[in-house]
Amino acid sequence: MALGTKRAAWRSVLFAHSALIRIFEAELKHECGTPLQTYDVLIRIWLAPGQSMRMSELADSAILSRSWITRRVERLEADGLVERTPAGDDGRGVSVRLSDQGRETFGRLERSHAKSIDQHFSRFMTEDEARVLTDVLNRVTVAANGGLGAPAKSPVSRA
Amino acid sequence: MALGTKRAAWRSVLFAHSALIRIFEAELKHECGTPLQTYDVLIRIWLAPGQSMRMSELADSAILSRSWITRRVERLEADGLVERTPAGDDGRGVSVRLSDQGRETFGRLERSHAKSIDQHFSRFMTEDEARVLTDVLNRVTVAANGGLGAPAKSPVSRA
DNA sequence: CAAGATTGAGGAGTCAATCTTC
DNA sequence: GAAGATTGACTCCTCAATCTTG
Repeated sequence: MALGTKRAAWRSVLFAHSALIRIFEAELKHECGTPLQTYDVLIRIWLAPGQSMRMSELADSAILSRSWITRRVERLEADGLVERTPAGDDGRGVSVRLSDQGRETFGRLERSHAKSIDQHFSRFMTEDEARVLTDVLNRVTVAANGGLGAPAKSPVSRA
Repeated sequence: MALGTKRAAWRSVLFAHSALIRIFEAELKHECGTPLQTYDVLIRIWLAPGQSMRMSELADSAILSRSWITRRVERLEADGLVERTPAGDDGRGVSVRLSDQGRETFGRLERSHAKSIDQHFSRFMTEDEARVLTDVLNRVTVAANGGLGAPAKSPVSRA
């Protein structure tokens, strides 16, 4: 079966994503004893202005359900990596920020994960190729989400 | 924080994958009432020589656990999409192949999903760009797995 | 009553142990 | 005793309902 150049490109995204996530997960767990998900949440908070985010922002940026983020943050708080401050200007909102330990942990995770990315991803492309990947995939993502970090409430236009 | 060109490329893979999977999942469910996972398993069997696979081959190609594939195939069999023939040349093995209904269902899923890919992915790149994506990502995947469809038993070299 | 967040029930996936056949 | 496959116990995630505040 011939799938066509572009269809093949999508399959290569699928395969590369799957293979790399497995490796990154295993390496992070091996070196730091931490699942990739933890890193994923921490880096989102770390990148946020003031290193603080509302639960809903966090959920939206992770493109995952609200309830998921509640449970995950609960766990991170129990591990002492983040703090939930029940306040903000809005009495309903809950802000999450990194604790001192969380910042320190994030540093270790970041170093380990950056090394993994270099070793299993970056090595295999030129700067130009990397730019093509970024350009094309960002185009796709923007069209899909109506913006990079901000997925539409309803991901499917006609659903 | 500046992450570097290649690191940015990896993040764009992450975002595009996440956004597209969501959309493809929603569209397939909307048009055919079927989750993407079902399509994923069916296409693997459909692409296999003789449109038949061993459970373990299926698990390896999906890069997922053996127990997962057992449960999933159970469900597909209950839905009448595949048949499990307890035989083969090896008495321990179990072969899975598409039923007539499975082939018919796969046809519908394939048409719907191909349309989704065109609409949300292929449109946004030139043939040349698609080739760059495929080349780079296949390089990465081959290095990660030691081959395209055949992940190593132990995904992390030093684990 | 709309938005932010949480909770409970249920489905889906993983790990380790088991059973069967080579 | 090793490989193929399955099962059981457990964790993780999602959906829908709920609680709370604007």
